[in-house]
Amino acid sequence: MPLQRTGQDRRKPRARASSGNPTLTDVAARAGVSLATASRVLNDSARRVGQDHRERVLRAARELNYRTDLSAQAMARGTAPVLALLVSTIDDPYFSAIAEGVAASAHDHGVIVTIAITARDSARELTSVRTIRGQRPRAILVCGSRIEGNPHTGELLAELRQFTEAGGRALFLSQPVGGVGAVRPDNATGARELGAAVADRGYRRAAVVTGAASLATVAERTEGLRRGLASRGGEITVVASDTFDRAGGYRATRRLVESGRIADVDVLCAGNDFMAVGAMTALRDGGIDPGRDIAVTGFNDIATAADVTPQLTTVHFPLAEIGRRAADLALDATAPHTGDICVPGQVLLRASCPPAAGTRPPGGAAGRRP
Amino acid sequence: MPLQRTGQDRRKPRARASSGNPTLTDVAARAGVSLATASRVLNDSARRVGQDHRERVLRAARELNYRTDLSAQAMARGTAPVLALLVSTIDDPYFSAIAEGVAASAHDHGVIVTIAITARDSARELTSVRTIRGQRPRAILVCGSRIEGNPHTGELLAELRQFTEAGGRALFLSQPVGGVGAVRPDNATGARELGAAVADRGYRRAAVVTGAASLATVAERTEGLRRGLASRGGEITVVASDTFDRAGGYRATRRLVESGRIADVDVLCAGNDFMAVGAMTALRDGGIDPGRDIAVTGFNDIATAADVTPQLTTVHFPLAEIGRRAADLALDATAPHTGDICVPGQVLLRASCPPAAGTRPPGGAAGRRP
DNA sequence: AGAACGTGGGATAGCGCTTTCCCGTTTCGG
DNA sequence: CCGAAACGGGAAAGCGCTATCCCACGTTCT
Repeated sequence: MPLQRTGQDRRKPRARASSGNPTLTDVAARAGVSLATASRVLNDSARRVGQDHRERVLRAARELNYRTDLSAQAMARGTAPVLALLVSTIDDPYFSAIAEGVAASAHDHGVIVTIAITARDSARELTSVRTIRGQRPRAILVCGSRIEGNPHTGELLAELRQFTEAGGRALFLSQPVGGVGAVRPDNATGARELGAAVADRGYRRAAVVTGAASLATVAERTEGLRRGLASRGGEITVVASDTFDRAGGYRATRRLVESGRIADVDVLCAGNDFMAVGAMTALRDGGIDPGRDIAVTGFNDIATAADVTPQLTTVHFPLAEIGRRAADLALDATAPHTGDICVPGQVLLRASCPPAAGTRPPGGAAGRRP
Repeated sequence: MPLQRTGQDRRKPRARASSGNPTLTDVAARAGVSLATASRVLNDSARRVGQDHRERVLRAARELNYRTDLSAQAMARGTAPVLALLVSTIDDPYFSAIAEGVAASAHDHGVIVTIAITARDSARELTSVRTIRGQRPRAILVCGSRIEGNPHTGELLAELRQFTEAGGRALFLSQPVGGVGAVRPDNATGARELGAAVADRGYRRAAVVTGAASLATVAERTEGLRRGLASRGGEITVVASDTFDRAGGYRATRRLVESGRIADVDVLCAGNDFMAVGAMTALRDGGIDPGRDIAVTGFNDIATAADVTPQLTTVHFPLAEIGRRAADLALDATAPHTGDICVPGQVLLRASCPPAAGTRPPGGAAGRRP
């Protein structure tokens, strides 16, 4: 009968090329206390620890320059001090302002921020959520306009749902879908108010230069403008562009100018400030002076809006505030938020939309910085 | 004698309010294979696995919608698929452009990005690095001008050094300090070239409106401008402002105008584009027409630079590219980079700096978008 | 034919931490 | 005074993975 090992035999300890970071065990050893005590001190747990021991642990940790391994902590605790933020791109003042607010809140909550760029690609948005979920974050914030008829929406929702069922918090910083909850700029109302304000300045026929109608944000703003102008007897013509950016604004406006249809409108309402800036350039290239020959409006109030000439009339949203609020909501201990919080914007009438010729100037300049 | 438990007794399994996520054990069980096999399949390890087993594992994982717990994986592997980026603020096109590049590279490397905002506060920068280090990331990228005489620099370097000794990669996206290595815009050369270009357009007396001289970036740009102008017989006057932003540019310029010293210069070189925009506003407020009465230049080529009137002359840097390169370098397996890579910029002469009166126009417009 | 391999699979030590148990001391109330 | 409760400390069981061993089978050499 062959010699049978007992199964309780000793293995050679793994030769892990140890990362070289001091561990809690090192700290405990140096302080001459147990692992448990060291842990309790460093996490100021509910369990009280004697003064001597406390100080020795603290000193040992300082001397070793100990840093808790967050992964290990996450494993033991079952949750990581992480908040994940998904944005279309970070290189856009709209998203970076939101990100700034999110980061501020996370910092206050002692939570780390993980950021994922989705590049306005819903497939990538989905894979990002999947990867991120592996981090077992406390919350996932998804930022970026929802898209109507998006084939990945179902899977995204499933992913988010499974996440929340496992105890995480998910929130959209855009149109809410499938009961997930949202905090977002109130595009509809903002646009309506802008439309009304434009009409009050004497404009009646607006060209709405914007992105693809499948973008929920575009749809909301367009409809808002329509209603706002309609409330004063005005009307809109929609000019959709392929992209929702500066170049898109330029191209669409260019077409409008070249086709001569520009003569039919007295105000050009762009889908966002970038498009407005592009539109103004296209107008000038067509020999039309924005702010004089035609009024122009944007949306969002990016920093540039106040720096271009003429200063751009737009709708301001407290984006950082929105980001902060969303993060606060996601990180706070109370019941998960599943409602739809629409944060109001503020119409900023500036030089690009002066009182129309033949209209009594209502007086009052606005928006000059600093 | 009281009944003595043996010490080998059975404990009640911890009643962890389990996070509810399916684990690899669940997958293995459902597939009817061992944990080891499941792991091998899901990580396509070197060890081959039979076709049957492979498929069953894959199917089980799919059915359970299994997501690897990255913390657990990080623990077992000893390293987390994470890259950390520290920026002063994300709500600034300079940093967000860099962040965009970093994120792109990280995505290509299958690595998650963690972002920390330091709010231009070196104390917070330090604590951020300390926290981040707990994540055991593969690399830490520190972005934001170094500050001369900063009291926290020593500790920051110590932290970074310990990190690299433990196998991590650290890189500055600014001036390198203490042998840490850097990838950054070549401010010095860019500024020198800008100074020379300005001089070539016929300007000789420049006011350099910029931030605190203790900011290394400010010092580099100022010195570059000085040398560039000096090479053509020009000279500079430094006007330092408290802040390195739009408002700082406005205030400093305002003082210059009110004191009358503005009459002594023919070009105003701002420390960055924001300051330049603020400066232009201050000039106008003082009845001086930027681009006509005086030339103005900026630095960085933020999007706004091409949208203001007159279009701003500036130095363009491929910021996203810089971010991407830094991340690539930090994530690539080869030897750690400890050198100082200076990425060149490109002078963009635009309308804010036309050929000076009495100078032969060298011809050629530039920088019109799109 | 027997030994030496090659293969694919399973069992199982950790990874660094938290937290539950358990136990010896004190401190009290009755 | 004595039993009960409070207190502070330590041992150790996991958390969900990875990777190392070990083993049971074929295969392929001599």
